[in-house]
Amino acid sequence: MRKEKIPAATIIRLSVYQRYLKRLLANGVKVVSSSELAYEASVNPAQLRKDLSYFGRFGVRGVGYDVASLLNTISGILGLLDEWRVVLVGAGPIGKALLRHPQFSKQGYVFEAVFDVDPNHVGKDLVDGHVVKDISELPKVIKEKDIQLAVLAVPSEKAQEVADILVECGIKGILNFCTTRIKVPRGVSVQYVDFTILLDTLTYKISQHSIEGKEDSVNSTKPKWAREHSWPVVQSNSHRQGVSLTS
Amino acid sequence: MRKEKIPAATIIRLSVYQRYLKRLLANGVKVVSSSELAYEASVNPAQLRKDLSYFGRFGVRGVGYDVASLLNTISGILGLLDEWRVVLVGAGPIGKALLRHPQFSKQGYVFEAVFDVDPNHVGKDLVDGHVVKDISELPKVIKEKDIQLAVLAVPSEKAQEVADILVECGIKGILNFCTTRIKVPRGVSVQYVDFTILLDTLTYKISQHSIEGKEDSVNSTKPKWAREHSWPVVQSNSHRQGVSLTS
DNA sequence: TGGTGTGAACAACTTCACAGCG
DNA sequence: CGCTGTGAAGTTGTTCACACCA
Repeated sequence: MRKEKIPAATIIRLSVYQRYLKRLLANGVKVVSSSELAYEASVNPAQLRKDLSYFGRFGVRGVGYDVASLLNTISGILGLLDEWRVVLVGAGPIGKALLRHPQFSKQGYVFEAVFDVDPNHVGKDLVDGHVVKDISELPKVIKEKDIQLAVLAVPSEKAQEVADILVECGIKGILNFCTTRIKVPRGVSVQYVDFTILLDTLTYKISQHSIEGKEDSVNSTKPKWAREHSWPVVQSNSHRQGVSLTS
Repeated sequence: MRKEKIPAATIIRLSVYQRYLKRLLANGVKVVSSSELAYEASVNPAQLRKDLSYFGRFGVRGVGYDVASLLNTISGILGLLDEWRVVLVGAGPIGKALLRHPQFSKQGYVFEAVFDVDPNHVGKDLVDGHVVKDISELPKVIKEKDIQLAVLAVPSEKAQEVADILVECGIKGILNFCTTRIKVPRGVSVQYVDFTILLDTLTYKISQHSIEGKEDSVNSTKPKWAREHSWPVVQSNSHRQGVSLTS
C-alpha cells in the first residue's frame, strides 16, 4: 500500500464490492475470498486484491476477508459512514422517479429538498411530503443545511445555467442526468447519467457483430477472465479555452 | 485509418459528438473544427481527431469538418441511421419515467412493449397507450417484432432471472438499471446505469478533498487539457467459474 | 496559413505470477 | 496448503508534435 494514484475505476469497483458485502453480511456470511467476491462483481480476483491494496492490507492469507470489517473499511474509504444530504433540481418524470427510488436511502443519501426551474412545477406536492421549491431558494437551503451534493435533472438547455448556480452555492459534486456536458471549475466533480449514450454503445456493438459475423469461436488466445466491459462516461474538464461556438 | 482495435471510450465519445453535431446542424452551422467540437464535448482536440481516424478521414485540412456529413458518418458508425425497437421490462417508477423520456425517441429508440414480473402491474395502462404485459409474453413479442435491445428496470433480485429470459429470446443488448451485475453469454452486451454508484464516486472525491486540503494551486505541471474524468461502469464478463456463493 | 491525420512517446490501468505468511 | 499482497510485465488508451495538404 504505497501512496500511488488511485485509478478512478477502482473507486467504482469498491462501490460494487461494498454492495455485495452488504448482501453477504445480511446473509450471515462471515468470511469471503477475493475470488468469490470478484466473481460476484464480475472482475478478476487479482484486480480486486490490487484495488484493496491501494488502501491497506485487509485480508488474512490462506483465509480471505472478514465480511463485516471489510464492509466497514470500504464504506469508510468511500465516505459512506455518514449520511449525505442531497438536493434534487428538476421535478420532471426523472426527478420524481429518483425521489422514490429506494436505492438512494439504502446507500445513505437523503434528498433534503427539491427545486425546479419551471414555475408550473413549483409548489407541487411530491412523494414523502416534498414540496417543489423555486430555484431562487437554492442558496438558502444549501447553506443552511450544508449540502454538498446535487442531482441535476432539468431540461438539458438549462443544465449549464443551473450548474453555475449550484457551483456558486458551494456544491462539490453533481450527478447530471442532462445530455449536455457542463463546465465546472476544478474542485467540483460531475458524473453523467446518460441512458441513450449507453444505448448507443449497445447499438454499435450489435451492428459490428452482424458485420463481422463470427470469428470468435476459434479464438483461444482469450484470457480466462475475458474483459468485455460496459463502459465509461468520460469527461475531461476544466479547460476554459478560447474556443466557443455561437449557439 | 487502420483496422486497429477501437477503444470503448471512443464509442462513447462518438455518441457525444453526434449530439453536438445535431445541435450545430439545427443551428445552421455548416462547418466545425476539431477544437470547437472537442471543446463542447469536453475532450482534447487530438483525441477527437484520433477517434475519427479509426474510421476514416472525414475532415478538410485547414478547414474542419462538414457538419451534416460528419453527423451522418458518425450515426452510421453507431448504427443509428435506422430506428431501434426496444422492450422495457419493469414498470416501476424508473420504467415509467423512461417511457416518457423524450431523449429515447430523439435518438431513434422506440419502446415496442412494456413487461413486468409483478402481476399487480400487469394490465395497467401507461403513457402512450402502453399496456403492461406479463413477462410470459416476452418471447412472442421479441420474436415477432425482431427486437434486439432491452431495458431492464425490475427489482435487483429479479435481474438475473429476467436477463436469462431475455438472452434466451435472442436479445443482444441490455441496458440494466438494476444494482446487481448480471451474467450473460458472450455476444450479449450489458450496460449498467447505476445512480448510487456514481454518487459514491462523488462522495469519495469530496471526502478526499477535505482530507488533502489544497496542494493544487501551485501545480503547474498539469497539461493544458486536464483530464479529470467522470467515470466508467466497468464490467468484465463471461467467466462462469467454479466459484459460487450460497445466496 | 491553419487545421487535419497520425506515428511515436507517454500515461494509465489490468493481469500475471509468485513470494510470503497464517 | 491456500489465499493474500504486490512488483513487474503486459495491455490499452491518451496526448504530443509535426508532416501534410486544401
